[in-house]
Amino acid sequence: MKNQSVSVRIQDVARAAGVSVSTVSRVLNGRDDVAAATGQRVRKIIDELGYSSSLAAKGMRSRHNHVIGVIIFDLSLSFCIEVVRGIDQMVQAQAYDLIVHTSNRAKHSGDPAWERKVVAQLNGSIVDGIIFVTPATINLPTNYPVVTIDPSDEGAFPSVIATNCKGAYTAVRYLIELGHRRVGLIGGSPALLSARQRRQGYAQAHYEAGLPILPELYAEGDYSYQTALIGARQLLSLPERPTAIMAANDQSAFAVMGIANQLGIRVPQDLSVIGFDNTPESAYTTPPLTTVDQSIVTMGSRAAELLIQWIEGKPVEDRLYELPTRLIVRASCQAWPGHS
Amino acid sequence: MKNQSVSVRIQDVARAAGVSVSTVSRVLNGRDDVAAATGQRVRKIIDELGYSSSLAAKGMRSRHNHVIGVIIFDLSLSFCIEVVRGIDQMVQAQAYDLIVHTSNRAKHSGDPAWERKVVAQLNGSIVDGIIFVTPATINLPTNYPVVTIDPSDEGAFPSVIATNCKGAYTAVRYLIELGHRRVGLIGGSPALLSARQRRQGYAQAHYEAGLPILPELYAEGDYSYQTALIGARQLLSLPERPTAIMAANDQSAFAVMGIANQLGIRVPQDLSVIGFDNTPESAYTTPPLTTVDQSIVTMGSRAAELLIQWIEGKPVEDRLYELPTRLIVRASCQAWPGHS
DNA sequence: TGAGCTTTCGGTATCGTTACCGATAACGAT
DNA sequence: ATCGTTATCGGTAACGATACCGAAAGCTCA
Repeated sequence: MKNQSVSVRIQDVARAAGVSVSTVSRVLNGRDDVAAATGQRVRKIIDELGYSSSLAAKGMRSRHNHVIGVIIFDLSLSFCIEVVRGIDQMVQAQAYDLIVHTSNRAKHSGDPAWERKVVAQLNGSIVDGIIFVTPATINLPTNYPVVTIDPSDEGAFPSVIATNCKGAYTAVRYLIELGHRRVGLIGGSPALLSARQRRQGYAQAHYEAGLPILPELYAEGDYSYQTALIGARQLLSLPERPTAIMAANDQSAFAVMGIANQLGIRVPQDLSVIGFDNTPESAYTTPPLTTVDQSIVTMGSRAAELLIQWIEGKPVEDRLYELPTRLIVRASCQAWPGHS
Repeated sequence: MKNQSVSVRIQDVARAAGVSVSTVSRVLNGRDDVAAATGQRVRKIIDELGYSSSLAAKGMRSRHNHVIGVIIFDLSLSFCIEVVRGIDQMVQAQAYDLIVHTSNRAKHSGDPAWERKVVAQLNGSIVDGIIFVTPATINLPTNYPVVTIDPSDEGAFPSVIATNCKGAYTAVRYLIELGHRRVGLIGGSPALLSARQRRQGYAQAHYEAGLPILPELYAEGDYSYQTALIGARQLLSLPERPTAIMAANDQSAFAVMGIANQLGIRVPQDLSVIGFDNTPESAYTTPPLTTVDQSIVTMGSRAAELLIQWIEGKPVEDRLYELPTRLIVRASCQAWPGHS
């Protein structure tokens, strides 16, 4: 009664099968130096006992668990969720397992080395590589397999990002071509490269069309619905309100449509709204949202693909891997008949 | 150059601080038998090196990591995401860390012992307890801290679930009181207790009102948008179509509204739609969705709370922990003027 | 028949950490 | 001055798995 561990250990399997732990280990890892009959017997016991080797012990010794880790800071952003979904797809396809780690925000707040600590916690022992989905400057030794998504800066790691500038540019040009001259922008947090790029695209379209950029038409957000509500109310309460609003992401666009609805402003007749992301919901709002597709899921898959490549020894360049964006025209924008 | 481990080990900290690994371990775990000066010195080194102890090694020895695990099968269901969000909240509040594990579906398919295997992988060594968010019969030794959410059956574990039957009953009675006599149902997978309970509530409301239950008004779904599209099209293409549809979850209700829109059926004038979940999006569809609130986030928090209780030695009963539901009346339902 | 090779397996060291035991020094009390 | 007590630390053995080495048995071939 000394050993009342709830889980079965390799030792128990070995005893039950009448072989050594080494042999069980060999069976587990599919080595070919096991007699067929022995292998079968061991496998049968494994199934009967519902045994599976402990990730921790296995990883500590072998440093290869076929598991990749995802560090995520904010589970409430649907962007993050979609990314994880994409990662999951690739991971499943490549027969890896996935571990998503939400680190204690309070515990790490203000710690400049938190990324290194998180990596140390999971490194080698549990996961073979890590994808960061978090708006933070990553500060790490560069020789450990790490890929970032939608980073805060162009850094020393492979990063997956969309062609944000171009996407926003296309969207705003589309609005301008529809005749809009007062185009509002609800931006994302400037801490994120993607938000800065999208604002740049907005500016570039204005610049090319010879239109001024009006500071009162900009509201800073953070890609969240809540914050965008505030920005939307602000822009739509302006004495001379914008005829179109480009939201930095779909979530923000939904907020704009919600506020417009509240204020009795009709979309698209009185206000054109354009989003960014092409989240699944965007097709089913009323009216369906015109938006810039950046296939977030693909970003996740791509990141996972790069990481697995790296893990398996193939070289991966430290640079921005850009994924294309494209304008999805639905029904939330309309030509502006005014002084065009 | 023999030891080119990327991460710092406790040994490195010990050497740098001029103490033994035991002492560093004591500092790490906040023991009081360390001199103040030594503690400070060690802590400084730890910060400088960005050291954090490996979850795997630590857990293997001490069997208490302050980490809880969540096993999730399908990341594409927003229900699951919301649950995880709730778990995360509680976990953060109690200063635990969270690990979400998506196990390889292909690898486990058809394995009757997969839950035991997953637990074995994570058990003790990495996490202190596990929350299952997966529609599966859980088959486990009962002495390991496990809580399930929205289980397939009332089993031998603490499980968190909503008052589904009552919620669905209330919703359908509301429709009947509005004058509807042909109420369609897009159900969830019968493998889930919640889906069976909701269908039961639907039946009960009909029974109490003396209305027959028409088999052609039932379409089986699985809580997913995609599948619900099929069911919705089926119900709305009926020669004598329902005047109201109760969807087993919001996601399915969105599908109904989408199809109705496609077919030129106006909601709520021509068709009342009611959902279940009260997901954030449901308030912002057009029209805003009338639905049954089951505060999924709270379900997650409650599950985490129970699990942590269990882990910390307080007793937790093996039973269904029911969370209340309530009808949220918005604008997707209307009185049916017909032969009432 | 024996040398040499292959197949199959067991024993031992080890991964990074904590638990446990015991050693040392400092200090107060008698 | 001696002893007991306390504060502080180091050494060693695990945790559960895999890597590596080498042993035993079976086979081939001269």
